[in-house]
Formats: sequence, structure tokens, C-alpha cells
Amino acid sequence: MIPIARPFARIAERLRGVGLRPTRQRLSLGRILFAKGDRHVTAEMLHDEAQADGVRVSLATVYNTLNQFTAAGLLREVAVDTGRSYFDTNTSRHHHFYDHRGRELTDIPAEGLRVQGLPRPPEGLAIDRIDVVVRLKKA
Amino acid sequence: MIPIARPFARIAERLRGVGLRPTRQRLSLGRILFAKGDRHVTAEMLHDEAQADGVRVSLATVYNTLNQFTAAGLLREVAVDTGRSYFDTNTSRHHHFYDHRGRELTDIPAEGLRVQGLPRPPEGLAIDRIDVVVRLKKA
DNA sequence: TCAATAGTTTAGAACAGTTATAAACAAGAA
DNA sequence: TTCTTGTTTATAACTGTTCTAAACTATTGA
Repeated sequence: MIPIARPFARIAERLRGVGLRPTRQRLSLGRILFAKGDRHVTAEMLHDEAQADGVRVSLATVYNTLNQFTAAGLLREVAVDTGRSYFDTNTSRHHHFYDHRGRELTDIPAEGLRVQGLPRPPEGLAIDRIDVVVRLKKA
Repeated sequence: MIPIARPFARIAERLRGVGLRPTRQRLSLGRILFAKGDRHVTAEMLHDEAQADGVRVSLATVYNTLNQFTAAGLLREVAVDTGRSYFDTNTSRHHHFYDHRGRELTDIPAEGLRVQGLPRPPEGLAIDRIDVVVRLKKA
């Protein structure tokens, strides 16, 4: 059975499953991140949102948590803008539209999108993953 | 006639052509950038290389120059790594391999590579450009 | 139930990369 | 030349992120 995304599922279990103690801060941030479907957040956005929700958590912890979640495969980092890291709650294979004016990311499902005709990677290296970023402008 | 890349061509003309005075610093940096075929440099790399070549130029000027060249279409910025900007002397349509361990970029020619099945961009926005980054790992 | 201990959080300092400031300087025009 | 305007520079400032070391807390096992 394929594990389906379950918004309010046992976040504590998920954390324990990847070897992270389910602390108050990690549970709160996990709830914010995973309760609302696919999201793209920066550390600052998540910190602000936590404050707004009345969750007391330091910016350092937000950074630690985002990095730990990413290392554990709960999040994925998206590089579209130098000088700002986006973290994506959708860790399955997919791509992005990026509106650099609104600094907004939108998912492009992997299904249906094909990248064909890639050359062989340089000697001694293999493809880790393919990121397609479709940069947008005003129509 | 299509303008072919001419390594030692009149850099001064190119600068004047985009409205930039051909100063000693811009000429030197332009020579370093455009004399050796397609390159991917960071500000720090270019600054170091200039020093090594005996060109006296401040880091601030390197940043200014990279940004001005990019705005003028002489360079293209590549976002593969947050917290570090790469500038590419190849401004034609193409894509990249990225070896994040060696922090090295390699061009993938646009010819032959096809991205198919893209969904329509969000309302009010159009595609500006498509960046494909093929991230590499040890084979 | 209660230490012991090992992992976590925190404020704040430190750091990396980049941009801003404002004074000195140099290119182009007259 | 001289004037004007654009450019360069050192340095300060700024942004996003990581580090540090002390305080704290989840878990373990007695």
C-alpha cells in the first residue's frame, strides 16, 4: 500500500521514524509545514508563520529544523534564487514554475513532463536528479 | 551574418555597444571572461583570477561589472546554488550539469534537448525561459 | 518516579556573499 | 585643457545562514 499524504497524521511518528525527537518545536513546525498540502517556504516565512500562530520558536531552530527535515527526506530544497533557500514539502519527483517578481513557486507535476535528449554525464558522474525551472514573466 | 564568438574581438566596441564606457577595469575583466570560450564564474573566482593576472580591481567593481554585463546581456546568471551566484559567458539558450561537490557547471547544448508536456503557465504570466539543471552525483 | 545523559533549543555572535556610500578618479565632450 | 558625468574604490552595511556555549528537555533505566 502506497503511503498517502495524511495532513494530520502522526507527525511524531514520522519524526521518530527518521531519528528525530518529537520536540514541541519540531511538532509545531511540522504541523505548519505538512498540514496545508504542498508548500514552498523560506526560513523567514516559516518563522513568521510560527510566531503568528503563537508558536514560540527561534530562527536558529527554524533553520536547524528545515535542514534536519531536508536531510531526513521530509523536505526538499529548491534552488531558484541565489541568496534565499526555498524548502518544498513535496518531496516526490516534480518541477517548478518560478515567478521571480512575486518570488513564488508553483509545482509542475512530473507526470506528463518529459526531458529528452540529455547527453551522457561527465565521466565518473551519474545523474542525481533533474530540476526543471520554468521562469515566468508578465504575460 | 550571424555574429560568431571572437575571443579577442573588440571588447571595447562591445562595451560601447551596450552603453558601458570601456574602462581599464571593464576591459580587463571582459578579456578574462571572454577570451577563453564558455566559462562559469563567481565574483570571487573572477576577482582572484584578475589579481593573479596582475589586474588591480576591487571586489566591488567585480560585482558591479558582473551585474552590468548581465543586465546588458553579455552574461547570464545561473541559479544552482543558494548563497553563491554563477555567471555564464554563454548567453545563448542552453542548460547545465551541476556537480555540487566540485561546485562545477558544464553546459548542455539546447540542440537535441527537448522539454515536452509543460502545463500552461499560471494566469497572467508567460514563460520567460526554461532552465534545466541536471544535478550530478558520484557514479 | 527520578536522576542521569544525551539530544535540543536559544540568544547572540560570527560568517559569507553581496550591495550601498561617498569620496577620489578617469573617460569623453567641448 | 577644463568640465561634466560616469566609474572605481575602501569600507560600512546588510541579508541570509551557521556557529557557540549555556540553558533546557525528551528519553532511558534504575
